[in-house]
Amino acid sequence: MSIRTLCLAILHGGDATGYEIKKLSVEGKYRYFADASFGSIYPTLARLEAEGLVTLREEQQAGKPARKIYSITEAGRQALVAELSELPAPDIFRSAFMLVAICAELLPKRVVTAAVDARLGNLAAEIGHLEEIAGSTNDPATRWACEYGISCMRTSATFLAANRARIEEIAGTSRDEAAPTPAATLEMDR
Amino acid sequence: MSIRTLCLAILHGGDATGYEIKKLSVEGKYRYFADASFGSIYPTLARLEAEGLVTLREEQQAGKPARKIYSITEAGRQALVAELSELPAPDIFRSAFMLVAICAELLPKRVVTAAVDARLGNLAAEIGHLEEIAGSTNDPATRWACEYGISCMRTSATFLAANRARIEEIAGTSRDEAAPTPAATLEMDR
DNA sequence: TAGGCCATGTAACCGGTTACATGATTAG
DNA sequence: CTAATCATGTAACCGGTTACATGGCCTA
Repeated sequence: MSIRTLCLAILHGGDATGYEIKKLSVEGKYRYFADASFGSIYPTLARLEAEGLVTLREEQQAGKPARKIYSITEAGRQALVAELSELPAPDIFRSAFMLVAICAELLPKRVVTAAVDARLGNLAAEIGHLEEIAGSTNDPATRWACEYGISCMRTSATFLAANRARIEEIAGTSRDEAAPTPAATLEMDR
Repeated sequence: MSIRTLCLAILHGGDATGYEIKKLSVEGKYRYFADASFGSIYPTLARLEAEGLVTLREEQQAGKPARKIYSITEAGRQALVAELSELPAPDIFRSAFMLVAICAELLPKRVVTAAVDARLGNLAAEIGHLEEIAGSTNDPATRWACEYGISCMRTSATFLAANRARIEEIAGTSRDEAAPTPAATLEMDR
């Protein structure tokens, strides 16, 4: 999912400045598509404007740079529809946690425990976040997407809570801790 | 998750050539971490070897380039543990499908239907794949990870099957296909 | 008074992909 | 006869991040 499509989709949801687009893509309901930085958003917006897919109006502000408020044009909406109409690329799930799990046998138990706790915390935060969005929107499509996400994450958290002992046990069984390998030996190279 | 860590993790699971590492990271149980191409794997392996984190032995073959079989060293294992011991970065979920769902109101029904079908197909394939891995491994950590994934994907597929009508309906209600798109309703809740 | 929020933008860098180059063997 | 599989590697490219530059206002 390119920053380009992301910007068009957000702008379809309503006018916004580059600054606001970044917030929405990092914190808001659009964060499941690509997280954008200023360094990618501002140039993209400029290009989109040059192509006539968005327009902007400026709002002067004392002291700060003028707010550039972007709106999607009809051509922009068409471009968005065209991009969304292609069969969506398969979803991507990248999990550092899963790698820890698969390599559990190699790790001390406390590392696995910390990873499980962190993941459980992330899931809880994410669920709370989605519930908040779902509760404050009128858009049925957004609510549908939130419910979908909540359903998946609840299952994930439930599985983790119910099965964490098993993976922690696998970590526990490795020759670890007790061995005289105190962190020092780890950082010798480089 | 860098290619570097991925290579180390795969090599911890057993010796492999660059070619095999690629297959494992695209098709095998390691595909949830990063998908690597030859252009990234071969240079990474060379660097790892220069740093002493892996060793290689060559196997001559008639006609083909010699197989370079890499093995992780004790230093490599330590580097891997060090990297895994840092609190894992939060999981990443990027869904083109979800963007289609959120923008459903903009799209003709058949596009949403096709997207749902494709996703359901992907989920079924993925579940089948994980079941196969789970059934053919002796490693309890791998089995645990597979069960986790299967549990999550089953929920996902179940939700989709049960709720697809709702999102397809939202698409259906839009002025679709040939209609000369009137100015969109200026509804912007976020 | 330090730090975070608002608000824009540029430039250097980098990790990774794509396309290329080579070529024998096997399956359809 | 074609396409895929095996098997290595390089070079150009590119999308995106990080760090930088600027600066006023508000809160702890």
